[in-house]
Amino acid sequence: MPKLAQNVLKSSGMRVTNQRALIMEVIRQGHLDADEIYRRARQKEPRLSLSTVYRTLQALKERGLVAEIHLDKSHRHYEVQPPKGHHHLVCLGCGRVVEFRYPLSSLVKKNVPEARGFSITETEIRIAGYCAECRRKWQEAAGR
Amino acid sequence: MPKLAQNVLKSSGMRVTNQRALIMEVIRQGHLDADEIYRRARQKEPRLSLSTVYRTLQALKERGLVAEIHLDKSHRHYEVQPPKGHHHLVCLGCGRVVEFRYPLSSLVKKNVPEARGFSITETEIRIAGYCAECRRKWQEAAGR
DNA sequence: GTTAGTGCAAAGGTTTTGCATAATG
DNA sequence: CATTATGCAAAACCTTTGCACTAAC
Repeated sequence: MPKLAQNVLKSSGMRVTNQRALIMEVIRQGHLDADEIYRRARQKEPRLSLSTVYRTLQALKERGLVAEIHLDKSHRHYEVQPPKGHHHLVCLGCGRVVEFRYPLSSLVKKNVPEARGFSITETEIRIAGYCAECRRKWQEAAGR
Repeated sequence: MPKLAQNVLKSSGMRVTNQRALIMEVIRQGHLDADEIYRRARQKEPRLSLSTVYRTLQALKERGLVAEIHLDKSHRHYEVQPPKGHHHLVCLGCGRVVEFRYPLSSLVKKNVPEARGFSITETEIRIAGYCAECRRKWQEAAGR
Protein backbone atom coordinates (compact mmCIF):
# COMPACT_ATOMS: atom_id res chain seq x y z
CA MET A 1 0.00 0.00 0.00
CA PRO A 2 1.45 3.40 -0.89
CA LYS A 3 2.86 5.09 2.12
CA LEU A 4 2.00 8.68 1.33
CA ALA A 5 -1.67 7.95 0.97
CA GLN A 6 -1.54 5.98 4.19
CA ASN A 7 -0.14 8.89 6.10
CA VAL A 8 -2.52 11.39 4.65
CA LEU A 9 -5.46 9.21 5.58
CA LYS A 10 -4.20 8.55 9.06
CA SER A 11 -3.48 12.16 9.79
CA SER A 12 -6.97 13.22 8.79
CA GLY A 13 -8.49 10.70 11.11
CA MET A 14 -9.75 8.30 8.49
CA ARG A 15 -9.25 4.60 8.64
CA VAL A 16 -6.63 3.38 6.26
CA THR A 17 -8.02 0.89 3.78
CA ASN A 18 -6.66 -0.50 0.57
CA GLN A 19 -9.48 1.01 -1.37
CA ARG A 20 -8.90 4.52 -0.11
CA ALA A 21 -5.18 4.42 -0.63
CA LEU A 22 -5.73 3.13 -4.13
CA ILE A 23 -8.30 5.77 -4.96
CA MET A 24 -5.98 8.48 -3.74
CA GLU A 25 -3.20 7.17 -5.92
CA VAL A 26 -5.44 7.20 -8.94
CA ILE A 27 -6.60 10.75 -8.33
CA ARG A 28 -3.03 11.95 -8.57
CA GLN A 29 -3.02 10.86 -12.18
CA GLY A 30 -4.93 13.91 -13.28
CA HIS A 31 -8.36 15.45 -13.55
CA LEU A 32 -10.63 12.45 -13.47
CA ASP A 33 -14.30 11.87 -12.98
CA ALA A 34 -15.71 9.28 -10.63
CA ASP A 35 -16.22 6.70 -13.29
CA GLU A 36 -12.73 7.02 -14.68
CA ILE A 37 -11.29 6.73 -11.19
CA TYR A 38 -13.38 3.63 -10.74
CA ARG A 39 -12.21 2.07 -13.98
CA ARG A 40 -8.56 2.72 -13.30
CA ALA A 41 -8.71 1.59 -9.71
CA ARG A 42 -10.47 -1.62 -10.66
CA GLN A 43 -7.49 -2.72 -12.65
CA LYS A 44 -5.73 -3.22 -9.36
CA GLU A 45 -8.67 -4.10 -7.16
CA PRO A 46 -11.38 -5.64 -9.31
CA ARG A 47 -13.82 -6.01 -6.47
CA LEU A 48 -13.88 -2.28 -5.77
CA SER A 49 -17.35 -0.78 -5.97
CA LEU A 50 -18.41 2.50 -7.45
CA SER A 51 -20.13 3.48 -4.21
CA THR A 52 -16.83 3.25 -2.43
CA VAL A 53 -15.36 5.58 -4.98
CA TYR A 54 -18.11 8.11 -4.42
CA ARG A 55 -17.97 7.78 -0.67
CA THR A 56 -14.22 8.13 -0.61
CA LEU A 57 -14.36 11.14 -2.88
CA GLN A 58 -16.85 12.77 -0.60
CA ALA A 59 -14.85 12.03 2.52
CA LEU A 60 -11.67 13.40 0.96
CA LYS A 61 -13.51 16.46 -0.22
CA GLU A 62 -14.88 17.19 3.23
CA ARG A 63 -11.38 17.06 4.60
CA GLY A 64 -10.06 19.29 1.87
CA LEU A 65 -7.83 16.60 0.41
CA VAL A 66 -9.30 16.64 -3.04
CA ALA A 67 -11.10 19.35 -4.94
CA GLU A 68 -14.10 19.02 -7.12
CA ILE A 69 -13.93 20.89 -10.38
CA HIS A 70 -16.26 21.40 -13.31
CA LEU A 71 -14.45 20.74 -16.53
CA ASP A 72 -17.55 20.01 -18.45
CA LYS A 73 -21.15 20.41 -17.68
CA SER A 74 -22.18 16.89 -16.95
CA HIS A 75 -19.56 15.34 -14.73
CA ARG A 76 -17.76 16.30 -11.60
CA HIS A 77 -14.03 15.93 -11.82
CA TYR A 78 -11.59 15.59 -9.00
CA GLU A 79 -8.00 16.50 -8.38
CA VAL A 80 -5.66 16.48 -5.42
CA GLN A 81 -6.18 19.65 -3.48
CA PRO A 82 -2.91 21.54 -3.28
CA PRO A 83 -1.55 23.40 -5.31
CA LYS A 84 -4.18 26.01 -4.50
CA GLY A 85 -4.83 28.92 -6.73
CA HIS A 86 -4.46 27.19 -10.02
CA HIS A 87 -7.25 27.14 -12.54
CA HIS A 88 -8.29 25.41 -15.73
CA LEU A 89 -8.20 26.18 -19.37
CA VAL A 90 -10.19 23.66 -21.36
CA CYS A 91 -10.01 23.12 -25.08
CA LEU A 92 -13.46 22.41 -26.43
CA GLY A 93 -11.92 20.84 -29.49
CA CYS A 94 -9.59 18.20 -28.10
CA GLY A 95 -10.57 18.18 -24.44
CA ARG A 96 -7.08 19.02 -23.28
CA VAL A 97 -6.95 20.69 -19.88
CA VAL A 98 -4.18 23.15 -19.11
CA GLU A 99 -3.62 24.42 -15.64
CA PHE A 100 -2.53 27.94 -14.99
CA ARG A 101 -1.96 30.01 -11.93
CA TYR A 102 -3.57 33.32 -11.47
CA PRO A 103 -4.12 35.07 -8.16
CA LEU A 104 -7.78 35.65 -8.73
CA SER A 105 -9.01 35.49 -5.15
CA SER A 106 -6.80 38.28 -3.98
CA LEU A 107 -7.54 40.44 -7.00
CA VAL A 108 -11.23 40.06 -6.43
CA LYS A 109 -10.93 40.66 -2.73
CA LYS A 110 -9.08 43.86 -3.47
CA ASN A 111 -11.02 45.17 -6.40
CA VAL A 112 -14.56 43.93 -6.29
CA PRO A 113 -16.78 45.94 -3.98
CA GLU A 114 -19.49 43.27 -3.97
CA ALA A 115 -17.07 40.88 -2.32
CA ARG A 116 -16.62 43.12 0.68
CA GLY A 117 -17.32 41.26 3.86
CA PHE A 118 -17.26 37.91 2.16
CA SER A 119 -15.04 35.23 3.52
CA ILE A 120 -14.00 33.41 0.39
CA THR A 121 -13.53 29.67 0.65
CA GLU A 122 -13.61 28.51 -2.95
CA THR A 123 -12.54 30.11 -6.16
CA GLU A 124 -12.95 28.43 -9.45
CA ILE A 125 -12.14 29.73 -12.87
CA ARG A 126 -12.91 27.79 -15.93
CA ILE A 127 -11.95 29.19 -19.26
CA ALA A 128 -12.91 27.33 -22.37
CA GLY A 129 -12.12 27.84 -25.99
CA TYR A 130 -10.12 26.33 -28.80
CA CYS A 131 -6.40 25.79 -28.68
CA ALA A 132 -4.10 26.87 -31.47
CA GLU A 133 -3.73 23.35 -32.76
CA CYS A 134 -7.44 22.64 -32.97
CA ARG A 135 -8.05 25.89 -34.75
CA ARG A 136 -5.42 25.06 -37.30
CA LYS A 137 -6.93 21.64 -37.93
CA TRP A 138 -10.38 23.09 -38.34
CA GLN A 139 -9.18 25.67 -40.80
CA GLU A 140 -7.49 23.04 -42.89
CA ALA A 141 -10.64 20.96 -42.88
CA ALA A 142 -12.73 23.96 -43.90
CA GLY A 143 -10.39 24.96 -46.70
CA ARG A 144 -10.46 21.51 -48.21
CA MET B 1 -46.85 36.62 -26.41
CA PRO B 2 -43.97 38.90 -25.41
CA LYS B 3 -42.57 40.71 -28.38
CA LEU B 4 -38.91 40.79 -27.43
CA ALA B 5 -38.70 37.06 -27.09
CA GLN B 6 -40.49 36.67 -30.38
CA ASN B 7 -37.95 38.76 -32.20
CA VAL B 8 -35.00 37.09 -30.62
CA LEU B 9 -36.32 33.70 -31.61
CA LYS B 10 -37.12 34.76 -35.12
CA SER B 11 -33.77 36.37 -35.71
CA SER B 12 -31.93 33.26 -34.61
CA GLY B 13 -33.87 31.17 -37.03
CA MET B 14 -35.99 29.32 -34.49
CA ARG B 15 -39.67 28.86 -34.81
CA VAL B 16 -41.62 31.11 -32.53
CA THR B 17 -43.77 29.14 -30.14
CA ASN B 18 -45.62 30.12 -27.01
CA GLN B 19 -43.53 27.74 -24.99
CA ARG B 20 -40.24 29.19 -26.10
CA ALA B 21 -41.28 32.78 -25.62
CA LEU B 22 -42.57 31.91 -22.18
CA ILE B 23 -39.40 30.08 -21.21
CA MET B 24 -37.30 33.01 -22.32
CA GLU B 25 -39.37 35.37 -20.22
CA VAL B 26 -38.92 33.19 -17.20
CA ILE B 27 -35.18 32.95 -17.63
CA ARG B 28 -34.94 36.72 -17.36
CA GLN B 29 -36.14 36.43 -13.79
CA GLY B 30 -32.75 35.34 -12.55
CA HIS B 31 -30.43 32.40 -12.16
CA LEU B 32 -32.77 29.45 -12.39
CA ASP B 33 -32.40 25.76 -12.88
CA ALA B 34 -34.46 23.76 -15.34
CA ASP B 35 -36.96 22.61 -12.78
CA GLU B 36 -37.56 26.07 -11.41
CA ILE B 37 -38.04 27.40 -14.92
CA TYR B 38 -40.50 24.60 -15.49
CA ARG B 39 -42.46 25.35 -12.35
CA ARG B 40 -42.69 29.05 -13.03
CA ALA B 41 -43.59 28.63 -16.67
CA ARG B 42 -46.31 26.12 -15.83
CA GLN B 43 -48.20 28.75 -13.93
CA LYS B 44 -48.95 30.33 -17.27
CA GLU B 45 -48.97 27.28 -19.47
CA PRO B 46 -49.90 24.28 -17.34
CA ARG B 47 -49.50 21.80 -20.16
CA LEU B 48 -45.86 22.67 -20.71
CA SER B 49 -43.57 19.70 -20.40
CA LEU B 50 -40.20 19.46 -18.77
CA SER B 51 -38.67 18.05 -21.94
CA THR B 52 -39.63 21.18 -23.76
CA VAL B 53 -37.85 23.19 -21.13
CA TYR B 54 -34.70 21.15 -21.56
CA ARG B 55 -34.89 21.20 -25.31
CA THR B 56 -35.46 24.92 -25.41
CA LEU B 57 -32.63 25.55 -23.02
CA GLN B 58 -30.33 23.55 -25.20
CA ALA B 59 -31.40 25.30 -28.35
CA LEU B 60 -30.94 28.71 -26.76
CA LYS B 61 -27.57 27.70 -25.44
CA GLU B 62 -26.37 26.57 -28.84
CA ARG B 63 -27.32 29.93 -30.24
CA GLY B 64 -25.60 31.77 -27.43
CA LEU B 65 -28.82 33.25 -26.10
CA VAL B 66 -28.58 31.83 -22.63
CA ALA B 67 -25.60 30.76 -20.60
CA GLU B 68 -25.28 27.76 -18.40
CA ILE B 69 -23.65 28.38 -15.05
CA HIS B 70 -22.68 26.22 -12.10
CA LEU B 71 -23.91 27.77 -8.92
CA ASP B 72 -23.95 24.54 -7.03
CA LYS B 73 -22.67 21.14 -7.80
CA SER B 74 -25.84 19.29 -8.62
CA HIS B 75 -27.86 21.53 -10.88
CA ARG B 76 -27.19 23.48 -13.99
CA HIS B 77 -28.49 27.02 -13.83
CA TYR B 78 -29.31 29.31 -16.68
CA GLU B 79 -29.31 33.03 -17.29
CA VAL B 80 -29.77 35.29 -20.27
CA GLN B 81 -26.49 35.62 -22.05
CA PRO B 82 -25.58 39.28 -22.22
CA PRO B 83 -24.28 41.08 -20.12
CA LYS B 84 -21.01 39.28 -20.82
CA GLY B 85 -18.12 39.40 -18.46
CA HIS B 86 -19.98 39.20 -15.22
CA HIS B 87 -19.40 36.47 -12.73
CA HIS B 88 -20.88 34.96 -9.62
CA LEU B 89 -20.24 35.19 -5.96
CA VAL B 90 -22.22 32.57 -4.08
CA CYS B 91 -22.91 32.57 -0.37
CA LEU B 92 -22.73 29.02 0.93
CA GLY B 93 -24.74 30.05 3.96
CA CYS B 94 -27.85 31.64 2.50
CA GLY B 95 -27.48 30.76 -1.16
CA ARG B 96 -27.56 34.36 -2.27
CA VAL B 97 -25.89 34.99 -5.60
CA VAL B 98 -24.21 38.31 -6.25
CA GLU B 99 -23.04 39.24 -9.70
CA PHE B 100 -19.91 41.22 -10.21
CA ARG B 101 -17.99 42.38 -13.22
CA TYR B 102 -14.36 41.67 -13.62
CA PRO B 103 -12.46 41.66 -16.90
CA LEU B 104 -10.96 38.27 -16.38
CA SER B 105 -10.77 37.13 -19.98
CA SER B 106 -8.63 40.01 -21.03
CA LEU B 107 -6.40 39.77 -17.98
CA VAL B 108 -5.80 36.12 -18.63
CA LYS B 109 -5.24 36.67 -22.32
CA LYS B 110 -2.64 39.26 -21.46
CA ASN B 111 -0.92 37.62 -18.55
CA VAL B 112 -1.22 33.89 -18.77
CA PRO B 113 1.31 32.31 -21.09
CA GLU B 114 -0.56 29.02 -21.20
CA ALA B 115 -3.47 30.79 -22.85
CA ARG B 116 -1.39 31.89 -25.80
CA GLY B 117 -2.99 30.86 -29.04
CA PHE B 118 -6.28 30.00 -27.39
CA SER B 119 -9.42 31.49 -28.74
CA ILE B 120 -11.47 31.94 -25.61
CA THR B 121 -15.20 31.43 -25.91
CA GLU B 122 -16.34 30.95 -22.34
CA THR B 123 -15.09 32.31 -19.08
CA GLU B 124 -16.64 31.36 -15.86
CA ILE B 125 -15.65 32.43 -12.41
CA ARG B 126 -17.40 31.11 -9.42
CA ILE B 127 -16.37 32.34 -6.03
CA ALA B 128 -18.00 30.88 -2.99
CA GLY B 129 -17.80 31.74 0.64
CA TYR B 130 -19.86 33.24 3.43
CA CYS B 131 -21.34 36.68 3.31
CA ALA B 132 -20.99 39.17 6.12
CA GLU B 133 -24.52 38.60 7.31
CA CYS B 134 -24.25 34.84 7.50
CA ARG B 135 -21.00 35.08 9.37
CA ARG B 136 -22.60 37.40 11.88
CA LYS B 137 -25.51 35.03 12.40
CA TRP B 138 -23.24 32.07 12.86
CA GLN B 139 -21.12 33.87 15.40
CA GLU B 140 -24.17 34.80 17.40
CA ALA B 141 -25.36 31.22 17.31
CA ALA B 142 -21.97 29.97 18.42
CA GLY B 143 -21.70 32.47 21.27
CA ARG B 144 -25.06 31.53 22.69
C1' DG C 1 -15.07 -6.25 20.50
C1' DT C 2 -16.54 -1.76 18.64
C1' DT C 3 -16.82 1.13 15.14
C1' DA C 4 -16.25 2.52 10.60
C1' DG C 5 -15.89 1.04 5.74
C1' DT C 6 -17.25 -2.07 1.92
C1' DG C 7 -20.04 -4.32 -1.75
C1' DC C 8 -24.24 -5.06 -3.67
C1' DA C 9 -28.58 -3.83 -5.18
C1' DA C 10 -31.99 -0.66 -5.22
C1' DA C 11 -33.63 4.11 -5.14
C1' DG C 12 -33.03 9.12 -6.16
C1' DG C 13 -32.65 12.95 -8.94
C1' DT C 14 -31.58 15.17 -13.31
C1' DT C 15 -31.35 15.09 -18.23
C1' DT C 16 -32.22 12.87 -22.73
C1' DT C 17 -34.84 10.31 -26.27
C1' DG C 18 -38.56 7.89 -29.23
C1' DC C 19 -42.73 8.43 -31.09
C1' DA C 20 -47.30 10.02 -32.28
C1' DT C 21 -49.66 14.48 -32.36
C1' DA C 22 -49.92 19.40 -32.97
C1' DA C 23 -48.37 23.80 -34.62
C1' DT C 24 -45.37 26.92 -37.42
C1' DG C 25 -43.71 28.99 -41.60
C1' DC D 1 -48.07 20.90 -46.97
C1' DA D 2 -43.48 20.15 -45.29
C1' DT D 3 -41.01 20.60 -41.46
C1' DT D 4 -40.12 21.47 -36.77
C1' DA D 5 -41.69 21.53 -31.95
C1' DT D 6 -44.49 19.45 -28.31
C1' DG D 7 -46.13 16.18 -24.71
C1' DC D 8 -45.90 11.95 -22.74
C1' DA D 9 -43.66 8.04 -21.10
C1' DA D 10 -39.70 5.54 -20.90
C1' DA D 11 -34.79 5.30 -20.83
C1' DA D 12 -30.26 6.87 -19.65
C1' DC D 13 -27.10 8.85 -16.48
C1' DC D 14 -24.83 10.07 -12.48
C1' DT D 15 -25.00 9.91 -7.52
C1' DT D 16 -26.71 8.45 -3.03
C1' DT D 17 -28.54 5.13 0.37
C1' DG D 18 -29.93 0.82 3.16
C1' DC D 19 -28.31 -3.24 4.77
C1' DA D 20 -25.67 -7.27 5.88
C1' DC D 21 -20.85 -8.38 5.99
C1' DT D 22 -15.89 -7.38 6.58
C1' DA D 23 -11.92 -5.02 8.08
C1' DA D 24 -9.51 -1.52 10.92
C1' DC D 25 -8.44 0.18 15.28
